[in-house]
Amino acid sequence: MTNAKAFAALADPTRREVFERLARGPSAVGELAHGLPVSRPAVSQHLKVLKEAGLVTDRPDGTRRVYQIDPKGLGQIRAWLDQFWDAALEAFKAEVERRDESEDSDNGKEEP
Amino acid sequence: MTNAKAFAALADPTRREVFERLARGPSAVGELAHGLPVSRPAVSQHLKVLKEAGLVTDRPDGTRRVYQIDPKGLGQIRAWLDQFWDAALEAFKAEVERRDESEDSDNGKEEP
DNA sequence: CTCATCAGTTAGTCATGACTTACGGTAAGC
DNA sequence: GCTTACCGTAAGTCATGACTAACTGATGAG
Repeated sequence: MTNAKAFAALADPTRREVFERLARGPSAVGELAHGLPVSRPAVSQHLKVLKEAGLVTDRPDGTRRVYQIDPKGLGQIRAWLDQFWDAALEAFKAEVERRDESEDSDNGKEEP
Repeated sequence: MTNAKAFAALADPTRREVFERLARGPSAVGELAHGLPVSRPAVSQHLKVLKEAGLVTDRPDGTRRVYQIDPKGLGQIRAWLDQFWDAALEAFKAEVERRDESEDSDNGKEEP
């Protein structure tokens, strides 16, 4: 699936940090590298991964290159999560009820 | 923060597969391993990671151990994404408008 | 044209983690 | 009691990827 790249991209702490900074506004590579504990080429490589995951877009500006968040990749992850959200809540509720029944036969009563 | 473990956990394809299967209903370790291209201990290790990430819970059932989805970790990721969702859409809209203005001033001609 | 600045790419190193095999531990059945 | 089934853990191997240093490429100013 396409969300594989997005999850793999956001799994790295440095990449999440870059992503969070871009969420506060568009920025160039040098700006991002300044303030991060890694070199500029490292940031450039991270941005490449984020771009291929559909999480950011880039636009040339003279010799600089401005990056910003792309809602596309973000939306894919949200859709994937929402797919399980309802099922997860339902299963969890069923489990709680099952435990209540188990304690019912095991103990005797639960609180009103 | 805490969502770091959840993202790292869902970054692995095998772990996502396990998670998706658990979304279709609770299951034991052996059941999950049967049908996956990895060994049973591998599934056990994956479940440990998912559990530490707050994505699944386990409950003993005789000699078996039944796992199911825990909404907690899922909710953390959703909250983290929603934090950037509005900002991302707004920034993206602003960028589109900026490009429109730029193309407006320069006629719409492209290179051959 | 020349120089300086900004960014992407390559080569190479090093740590992390995904996997298998082998082992130990516990609950149910004979 | 012994045996079987199921699961977690330890040790060890191997691939992936995050990083730096050095190089190449493109744009702007003088």
